[in-house]
Amino acid sequence: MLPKALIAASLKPIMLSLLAERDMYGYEITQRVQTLSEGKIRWAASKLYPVLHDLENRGLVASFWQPSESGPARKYYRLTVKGQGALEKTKQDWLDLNQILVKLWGPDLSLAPSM
Amino acid sequence: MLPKALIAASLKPIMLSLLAERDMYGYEITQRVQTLSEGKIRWAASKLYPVLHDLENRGLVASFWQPSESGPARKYYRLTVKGQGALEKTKQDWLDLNQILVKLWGPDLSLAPSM
DNA sequence: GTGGCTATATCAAAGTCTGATATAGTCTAT
DNA sequence: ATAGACTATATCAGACTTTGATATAGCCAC
Repeated sequence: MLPKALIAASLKPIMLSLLAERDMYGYEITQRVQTLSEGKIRWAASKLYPVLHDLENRGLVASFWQPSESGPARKYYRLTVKGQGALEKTKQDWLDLNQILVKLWGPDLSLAPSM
Repeated sequence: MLPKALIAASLKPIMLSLLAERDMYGYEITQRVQTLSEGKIRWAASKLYPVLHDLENRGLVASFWQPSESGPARKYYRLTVKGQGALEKTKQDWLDLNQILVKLWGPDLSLAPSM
């Protein structure tokens, strides 16, 4: 597991990025982020839903219910145009911070995918 | 200014990195991080000192007073061997998170220094 | 009809953060 | 001599944020 502060900092960037790929429902998001991070990040429901509701209140995502073939109904979230803008802003903030860390750690900390 | 969550996440990594370069006193650290980040990060005294004291309590830094030629005495902080270990751990956490973001954003977000 | 999984949601208690404030030494200008 | 600006460390109460526990409920297998 990553430290709390890193998980908090990456919450919105990752959530917006996942929704940029496709519409997803809450529970699906928690599973996906766990797989994607190889268990390094886990989002409990009590962390996820307040953020989703906040994003919705701010117009960055829209939601709609959809029945499931196997289980309770699902509430899907879709990134709005405004949300796409917020994602770009978020990416830029992350790059700004990485530039600061590069000054301290050098460029060896490549963001290129590992082999 | 970077968002609060990113500033919080980078606080300890940056602080340990600065102290790895050389011994510094609190006020100097606040000035240095502001310059280094081109104003994107500002640490108020009320943010800085609780963290420094916590790092000291956990044995990651040691402190000693030194008179100043021009002003009040300064309390210098020095990274301990244990603190160097913590810095390495912190760097690795950051890289782990960057790897996750690379999966979402692609490798174009190079960490190489800008021209 | 119990247990496990899926699925959304809330809340109170715990934990964290930070603007305001206190203290104090040096320097410059008046 | 003293007011204002800057340097320097430090604390704290009130504000803010986080999260484990809990509630509700549908589906499936035994």
